[in-house]
Amino acid sequence: MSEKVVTRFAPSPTGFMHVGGVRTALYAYLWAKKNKGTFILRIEDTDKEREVLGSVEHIMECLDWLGIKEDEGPSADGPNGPYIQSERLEIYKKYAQILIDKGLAYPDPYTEDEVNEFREQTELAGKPFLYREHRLEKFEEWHGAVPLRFKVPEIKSYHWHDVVWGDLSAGPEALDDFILIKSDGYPTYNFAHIVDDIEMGITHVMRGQEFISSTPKFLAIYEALEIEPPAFVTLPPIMAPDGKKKLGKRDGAKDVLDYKRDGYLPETMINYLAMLGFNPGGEKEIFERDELIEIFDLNKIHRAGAKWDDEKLDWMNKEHIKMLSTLELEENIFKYLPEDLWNPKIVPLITERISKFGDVKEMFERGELDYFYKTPEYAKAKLIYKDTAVDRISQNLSQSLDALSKLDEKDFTKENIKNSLMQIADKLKNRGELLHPIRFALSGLDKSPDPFIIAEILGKNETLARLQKAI
RNA sequence: GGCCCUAUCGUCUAACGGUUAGGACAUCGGCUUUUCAAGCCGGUAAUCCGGGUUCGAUUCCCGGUAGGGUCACCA
Repeated sequence: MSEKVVTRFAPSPTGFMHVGGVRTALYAYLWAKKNKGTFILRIEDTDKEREVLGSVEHIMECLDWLGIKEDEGPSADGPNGPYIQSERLEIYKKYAQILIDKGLAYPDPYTEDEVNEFREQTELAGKPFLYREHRLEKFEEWHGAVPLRFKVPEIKSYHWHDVVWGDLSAGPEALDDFILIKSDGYPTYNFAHIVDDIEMGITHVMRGQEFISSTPKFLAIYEALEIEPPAFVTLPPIMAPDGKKKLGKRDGAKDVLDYKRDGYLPETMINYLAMLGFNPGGEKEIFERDELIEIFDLNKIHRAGAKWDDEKLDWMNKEHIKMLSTLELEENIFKYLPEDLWNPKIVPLITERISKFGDVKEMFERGELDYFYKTPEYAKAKLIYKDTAVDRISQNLSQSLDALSKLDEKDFTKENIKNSLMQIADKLKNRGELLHPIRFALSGLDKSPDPFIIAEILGKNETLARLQKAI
């Protein structure tokens, strides 16, 4: 195949995007980029009833967040525009006319109710319904107020090749006279996407396996138009984590932007999504964008569906967080914190205990970060130390206070603090009798990061003040 | 129900007919340590069932079972 690769992502604006849609976009994007081809975004808004206002903006925001950048689309003009189907109606009419002229398209003589009646009757008889069995001998001329149907030129089986699934076939019963243009003047998906794919020079069509059974329809249209179909690349479904259903909006599939709000990195989403339905072989599984483009291979796309796993996503996000620079960490973490806590020194402490940046907000809301900017209350002290000798503990704290006050302001580092406190602690039979109270004095918490680091972050004055107060 | 498709640890997966069936997540245990988190080391755990083909099947073929998809003036 020497022609230039052109792929497209063609969502319909019927609500928010979920991970399944994004993965389709990603695969089309990766394949185009790998081949230095073109990735087109096309909006398929031919169903005016299901259309949801704002969906297009939402789709573009998702793709933008993930860095899946289209070469051509509604907001990136190119030679193949317009990129919104409702603005291409004349083009569909032109193709429809070609079919009419060939005698392969005709106006539906029945009302919707009549067709439904046919359908009910045949189903009642236990037979599969085929519209073409009710087709009239002679066609009226089409004036546009009724649906335009495709006339199946030849009742036959279809055999075709799918890049992922291999050789596929379907019997004659899979093909029927289907609607090309609806009575409202908009084309159906079955017709519009083919016209667009032809006009835009699409070479590879990525889409979910729900379209496999309608492939004979597509092939029949290509045949009727005497045009070679593109390569079909059918993607496996993403399954819901519980149960075995395809992950859809009804099964709790989240809005992709929820992952953004929760503080997942776009790099993680791309990495995870790429590996859900594709595997390059080998044992590496953390990949950056450029690496994904490099390794992506249509022959290694899976056929069976894979379940969505939030835990693995969290793990992968941690791995990507580890790859961030100090500056990037600060940006991401401070976004979720009040200005009082914009202290670069607490960043490493937070980083090692989150899997996504939204966790920072929760830590803050649970009060786990209060001690960095508020003097703790020691109300719980009696609860914690009720069985231990309170006198001995305050004695130990006093000793610590003395030792630390001897440290110079500029030497007030975690190493020095540790050294001087450990000298005291080692003399006790139980280090915990000093170290735990210190932690508590500084943080007001039972569980916290290393108290020496906390002391360094608080600084000498605050540290001493808190020890004093605790005593 | 008809048609199409899929099947390896709980989960994601690797193994172009010959491997002690490998890795990752999760889980369990240990180490480290002042607690938590992190980190390091290790353990448990899989070829859906039944027939073939073959010297030899996770791998190829057939059947069963289970699961998915689809049968619209939706995409």
